[in-house]
Amino acid sequence: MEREKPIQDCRCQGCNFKSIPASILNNEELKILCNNSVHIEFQPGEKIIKQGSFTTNIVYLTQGLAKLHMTGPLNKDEILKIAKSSVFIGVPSVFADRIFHYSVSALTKCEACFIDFNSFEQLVKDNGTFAHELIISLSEDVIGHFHRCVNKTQKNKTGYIAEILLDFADNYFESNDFTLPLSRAEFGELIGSSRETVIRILQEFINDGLIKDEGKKITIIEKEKLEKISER
DNA sequence: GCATTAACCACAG
DNA sequence: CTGTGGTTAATGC
Repeated sequence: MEREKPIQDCRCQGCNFKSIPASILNNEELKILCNNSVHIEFQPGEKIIKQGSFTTNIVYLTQGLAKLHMTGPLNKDEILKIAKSSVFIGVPSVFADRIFHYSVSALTKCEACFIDFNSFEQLVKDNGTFAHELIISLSEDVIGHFHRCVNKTQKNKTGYIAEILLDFADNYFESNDFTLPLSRAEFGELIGSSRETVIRILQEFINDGLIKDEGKKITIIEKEKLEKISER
């Protein structure tokens, strides 16, 4: 027999990182979520999800940055996206065939909730508004992937690297001054290129005075010029 | 043809 | 892990 926690003890209810879909759940529904999930921490580099593994969990990233990466034909890793909390990760894999189609690794210290799929699915079936919000966030995600796909292949490497730097500044760190959470090799995997190309292009940007780079600390100096470059 | 872009390799710190 | 230089192949003008 499952022990019911009193509503005051519901961790999900007071969660400051509640997803937009979860924010519309009522207390009873949040209790279901709470009683069927666990919340755990990950160190940088730790794998949160392994490609190919079977799953009955919906994963929700409450803290940190993580990379979604897929191993392609012969051991070449490709970063599909950098996920920033708070987001669901791997939802399509669970709904489709319960096999994770890509890995997820922590780039910074991360925290994530693992939610039992059956309970989650029940909420989706029972609460149309919740389902609607979930569809919206999944749709935005798909559109983001399509845009990335086109930009990655059509822009030249210089343009795409500029775009990524601006993306970090505007959408991930909300500052022109940030610490890259990636090694040069990972940056290469993110743009579908080699680490050498990344090094050379970043060096060009530094020489042209567009950015400053101390180790992993990036400062964007000439944002307008970088924006111009990112269009090519 | 010649220039540009970027991958691959080797090697050094 | 990061940075450099040389070489090579593809593509564009």
